[in-house]
Amino acid sequence: MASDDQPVSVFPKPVTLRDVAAQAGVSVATASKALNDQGRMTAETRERIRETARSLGFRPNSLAQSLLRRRSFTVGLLTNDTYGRFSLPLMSGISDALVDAGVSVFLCNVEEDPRLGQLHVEAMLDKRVDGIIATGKRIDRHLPIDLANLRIPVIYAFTQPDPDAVAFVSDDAGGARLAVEHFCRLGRKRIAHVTGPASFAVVHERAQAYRAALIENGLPMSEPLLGAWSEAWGHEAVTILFDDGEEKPDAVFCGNDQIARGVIDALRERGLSVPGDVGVIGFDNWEIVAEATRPPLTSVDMNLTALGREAGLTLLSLVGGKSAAPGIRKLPCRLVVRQSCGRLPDG
Amino acid sequence: MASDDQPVSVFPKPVTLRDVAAQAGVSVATASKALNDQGRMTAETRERIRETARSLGFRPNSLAQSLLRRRSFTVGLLTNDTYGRFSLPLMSGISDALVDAGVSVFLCNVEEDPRLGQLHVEAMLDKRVDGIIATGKRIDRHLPIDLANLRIPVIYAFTQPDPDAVAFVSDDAGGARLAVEHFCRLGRKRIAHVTGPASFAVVHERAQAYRAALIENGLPMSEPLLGAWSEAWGHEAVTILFDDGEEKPDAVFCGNDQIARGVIDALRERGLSVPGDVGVIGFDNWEIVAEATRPPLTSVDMNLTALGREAGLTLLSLVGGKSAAPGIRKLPCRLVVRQSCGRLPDG
DNA sequence: GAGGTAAGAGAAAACCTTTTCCCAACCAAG
DNA sequence: CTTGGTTGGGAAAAGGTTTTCTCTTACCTC
Repeated sequence: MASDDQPVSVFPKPVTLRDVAAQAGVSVATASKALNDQGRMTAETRERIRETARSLGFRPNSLAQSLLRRRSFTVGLLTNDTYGRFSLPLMSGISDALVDAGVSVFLCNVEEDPRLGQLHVEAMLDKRVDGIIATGKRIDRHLPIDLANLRIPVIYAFTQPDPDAVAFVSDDAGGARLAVEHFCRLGRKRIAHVTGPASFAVVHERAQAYRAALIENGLPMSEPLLGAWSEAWGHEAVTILFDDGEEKPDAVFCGNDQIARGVIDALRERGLSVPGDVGVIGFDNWEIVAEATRPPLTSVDMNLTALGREAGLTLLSLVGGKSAAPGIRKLPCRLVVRQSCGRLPDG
Repeated sequence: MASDDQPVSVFPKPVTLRDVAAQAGVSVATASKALNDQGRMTAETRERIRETARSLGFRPNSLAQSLLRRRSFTVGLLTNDTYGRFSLPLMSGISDALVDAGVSVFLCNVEEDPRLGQLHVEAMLDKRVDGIIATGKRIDRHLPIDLANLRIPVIYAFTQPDPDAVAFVSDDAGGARLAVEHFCRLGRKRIAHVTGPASFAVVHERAQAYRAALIENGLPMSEPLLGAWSEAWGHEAVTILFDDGEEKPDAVFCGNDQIARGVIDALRERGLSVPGDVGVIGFDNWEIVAEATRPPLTSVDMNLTALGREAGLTLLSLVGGKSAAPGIRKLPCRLVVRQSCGRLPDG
């Protein structure tokens, strides 16, 4: 081998504005102005420069532009949701809102590790991201990093913010109400609620709304059953609900789709028909689960993609120098109707 | 309101090297050298500058560094796996491999949309990413973009590359063999295989390895059952396997965890015990499914995080100017043993 | 004390683009 | 012929950092 301490790159140097200018026989200043529709020059000069740029495949170096404009057209998405069940739909909405503005998204999973979080945040700050969106896998937990006083705009999505931050979360109470009211419209009378552990804020929020909706609709009260976010708990809850002597429910509103799946399976094993004897509604609308239950599961969708889009747009306007009122904005959920509730009495 | 056409930013200007130099009473050149352990100066000068930088909270502007070094310390991850089932573990490995080198990752979901793909790729190219990793939701499909001749290194992970690209994929044949051999060790004799549709390359690859492993171990041949990647198909396949007159299987190797779940549920409904009467192994080790089956599912894990780490490290060395032999590298799977197979005869 | 060397530090170029300011040339009017 | 205005285009600074080169001192040796 010849001198291999000087690695020969197979990748050609990108063409710069200087190359374009030289080729077109003008100065870089003129070339820049031609391409950006700035300054004054004859139409033919402008077109000649443009044509040269096109033929050379010139693309402006974003780094140089960013340095000058003090904007990197880059934002960071911080999460600790390893499986992406919540953060990916969010990411999809964010990306959707930003891609047309030419903004790319750094995704950083910080797990629960403050050191990792620090590392990622510093890397992003050094790269001069225009802003940061923080998310997580549950609303009532902070990421293991402090994002206040960061010199750049920060938006929280689907996670609890510092008191006077800008945040977007789903309206879980509204979602619960949606479920109960759907059952009401279908004529269900005894609606049970099986949900997750008491340590989750959303459990209480939804349970509260569930109770309120029962009262409003003049339905008999029934205490929510708190347990785990698992199929197993759904199973167990059915035993509790249907084994004791009281009147049996004809509808179960579940805190997530996995619980709902457990409930549906347990009901079938007891010979109860869904939706014939009992209607079931889940929460999260996690399609992979909701579509695999038999029958397919009606579920409350938190509209995370829309939430992400809102967060992205708001961050964009914040970056643009506008201000946004601090506080929590709750975005409505929607009910995705499948076959686990039956249909309206009159078509 | 005062003049609000001049938005007053609440975000202070970052401190620059120039600020540090001024404060320390030296030139920017000296300041730079002090902080980078370059050049010659008295230890006390160096320390004084460092101390100044620390106290001012100086962090070098990555954009300026990147411009100069022609490296952005940034890579792109391109995917069309909306739910992130495969791309997120991959991402996690990639990020893990790169974060210590100070490299951040742009995540771009291009769906199946060539226009979107083009948009994202151009945005990343303009931002001078050091390299790109392409992935997807199935190995035998391209992303809807051409990444050849891109002026930067490209690595494929868990997706089919252009012929002479660098790629990492899981060793699906090895994974299938792992499953069959585990059944063998447990003394299972009649091993069935229920898998996905014929349109997937991995279906054939695994089926092939399954047949070969049966022969090697002197077990009776049995044709793989091809269907869908769904629980419903798992259910249906059990009917096919156990309803006809032939000898019944005592083990089922499934093409993914959802099929396995369908199989397990169907077996239970028939009164067959898992693992007592029939052992079941899944594929993907998708924990959310594998741990919810009753009993919990033994499953083949494709080690996607490790795969991502390899891909990340290789990209890093490619970016560093080293070359990598083109071709496909297959990384081994591993078997995650839970309770759906029973235990070895002698402890 | 002369000549040489090494140390310490700064000036300037480079990376690439944008933008402000300026200059030269041309034209028309007085 | 002068004045004033317009038009086409370039020079230069800015953005923040790194690196090479150069310069000035101080020290050492003979």
